[in-house]
Amino acid sequence: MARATLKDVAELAGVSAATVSYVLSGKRTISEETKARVLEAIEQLDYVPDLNARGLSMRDSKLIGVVVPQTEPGERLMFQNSFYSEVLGSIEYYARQKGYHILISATDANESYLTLARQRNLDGIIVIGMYPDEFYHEMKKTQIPIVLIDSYCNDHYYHNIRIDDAYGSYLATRHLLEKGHRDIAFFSGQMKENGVMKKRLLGYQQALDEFRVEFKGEYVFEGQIDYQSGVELAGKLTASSQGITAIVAAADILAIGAVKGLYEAGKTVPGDYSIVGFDDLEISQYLTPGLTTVKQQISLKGQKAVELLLKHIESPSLPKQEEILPLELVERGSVKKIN
Amino acid sequence: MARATLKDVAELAGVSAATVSYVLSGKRTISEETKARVLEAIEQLDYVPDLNARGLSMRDSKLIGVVVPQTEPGERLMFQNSFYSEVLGSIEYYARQKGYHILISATDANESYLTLARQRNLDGIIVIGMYPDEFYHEMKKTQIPIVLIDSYCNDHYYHNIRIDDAYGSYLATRHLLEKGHRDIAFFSGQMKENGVMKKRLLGYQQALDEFRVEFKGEYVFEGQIDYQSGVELAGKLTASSQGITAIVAAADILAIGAVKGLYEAGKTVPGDYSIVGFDDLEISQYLTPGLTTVKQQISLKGQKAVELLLKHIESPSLPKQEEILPLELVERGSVKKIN
DNA sequence: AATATTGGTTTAATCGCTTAAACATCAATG
DNA sequence: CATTGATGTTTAAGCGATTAAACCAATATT
Repeated sequence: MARATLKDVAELAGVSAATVSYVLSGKRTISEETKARVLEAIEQLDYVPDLNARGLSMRDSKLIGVVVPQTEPGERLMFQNSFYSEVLGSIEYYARQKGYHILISATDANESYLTLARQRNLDGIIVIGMYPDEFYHEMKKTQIPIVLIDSYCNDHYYHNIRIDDAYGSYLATRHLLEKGHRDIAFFSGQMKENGVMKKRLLGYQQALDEFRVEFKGEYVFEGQIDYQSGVELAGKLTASSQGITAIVAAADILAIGAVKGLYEAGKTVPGDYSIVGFDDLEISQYLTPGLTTVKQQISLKGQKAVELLLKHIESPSLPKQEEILPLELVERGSVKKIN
Repeated sequence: MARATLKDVAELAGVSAATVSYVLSGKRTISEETKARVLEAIEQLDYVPDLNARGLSMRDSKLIGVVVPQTEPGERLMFQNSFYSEVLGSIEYYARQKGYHILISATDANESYLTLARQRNLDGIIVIGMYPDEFYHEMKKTQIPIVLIDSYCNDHYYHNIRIDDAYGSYLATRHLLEKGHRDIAFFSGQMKENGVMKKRLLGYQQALDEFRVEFKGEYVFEGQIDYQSGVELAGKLTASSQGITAIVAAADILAIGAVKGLYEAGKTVPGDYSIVGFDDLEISQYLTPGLTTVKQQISLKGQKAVELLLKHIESPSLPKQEEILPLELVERGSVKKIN
């Protein structure tokens, strides 16, 4: 026995298919009597409307696409990074509340995601992370409402949900300065023009400025945003030994690697080096000592993105919005006060 | 200018819609000449077929549902657990290679996932984790091909992808025994009938048996599978101080919490206690010391699940399959040899 | 009394695609 | 030379919904 269709329900209730549809959508007045009969039939047949068919006729899909970066072609590192998972979870949750489902795709080839968007008639897309310019160009063509998370793309076609990255590392750096540190290294991922890392460096510099501490180029260590890179940068730092007493890491995962690297070089945290991270990954609280870090409300990002996207879907003329979410410093055990 | 449809292509190429469809599907022979003209038109209009419409008529969806457990209603913890993210990533990847997209839903109310499955005409479902009996009963009704990952549900309707949990903890325990430990505690999550935790306890007992070490009920510490629980169980253990020298944790996250708990009680790993985990989370290698643990190939689980599911979709008469994936012990720094 | 309005329901077209069946051509067959 | 067979293409009927427009009673209006 195959799934019941609208027609089956109509037959059983002794009405036309249209009537059933109207009962379900409430777009026309239906007598209480027939309404009851239809609902009864729906119940009996355990009828569930086919969203595909509905979409075909309504020209929508109740489907939201989510694009996450694919670090390496063939690899799916982003899924291992709890940051992405947490945003995803949040998006899924809030979208579902509103009757939307999410279609995740981690594609490196932009083209392929574009195709997906059209094949599936996506009602909207949430793009997490930063991509090459070309990507934004292509995506724009789809005419699908799009919300960017954590992107500094300033094309006014897109809505934006971000944090103030510069302010975040400003907070981290200021915290160390207040604890008496003056020789503070900055660990970062690859600096791209207009990228997140660059912004975070900026905040670091601003804090130094404020405390009238000279910015030194050799205090900046650039690597990748991963654990191994943190280990390596820490190795470089201890080797160069310039009297540095603290580190601002532009990402928790870098900080975590750095702790290990320092440990390998016989140094301890916060004994020899104080360190502040950025992101507040779930792991960070589990370390010993706990990592002092800049916390962002990751799941709030997902929630806001969904809200904004749905608002746009409902009123397509919505002007570009940009929402900057709050940050806060979480003190744990990785920072020590010095004289 | 809206998206081009089959009809548009047909018009431009001067043929009927059916012809275009046949060119695309290759289900009828079409002369090279018209084929060329159609392809040219497709190119020009940048035509992409609408999968919804296609699905409506073909009675499929090229959509695979993935069910992940929702720890608490309203919470979405599973997404924060890197185990799930890694499996998800892998499923998405392999499904996409075969032209399928994945629809993730983390619902606690089984009913709601069932509805989703029917609304969207899912071609198949992959269920990760263990659920109440009732859930499997309901799911079966959908008649949709289903592959279970990490479930001991033995209803022969379902395919299964698992590891040998008992063997895993056997490996962990044997390793400690070989290193000279005889008083080994077992930290576990909640033991449910026929659940994963119970199986892991079994392996622990088997290893003890093999080494003719008496099993002691008071060496078993039961809690939840989360960090906090690990901390607490470690607290209990140190308080009871029964000469225990090692711990087998039935999950890495428990082990990680335990390390913290021991540290808080003034004990070190592996100095005072040796510890072996289970899962090999990404975090586990980043700890200091690294966690010795039982590694499973998480992404292989996703891959196998997709392969099996698609095989079933293609030949619906496929008898129930069960695949047990390999495990291996990864030695890091959390175990010390004793006399 | 004739007409307009309203509430409730059905008819039929449509969304974009697939596919069985019908239909042309043209070459090969008996 | 009529017939059969390939080959290539079109016609038209779905798939499961929505919805504008038509329809029918019954009631309200003038």
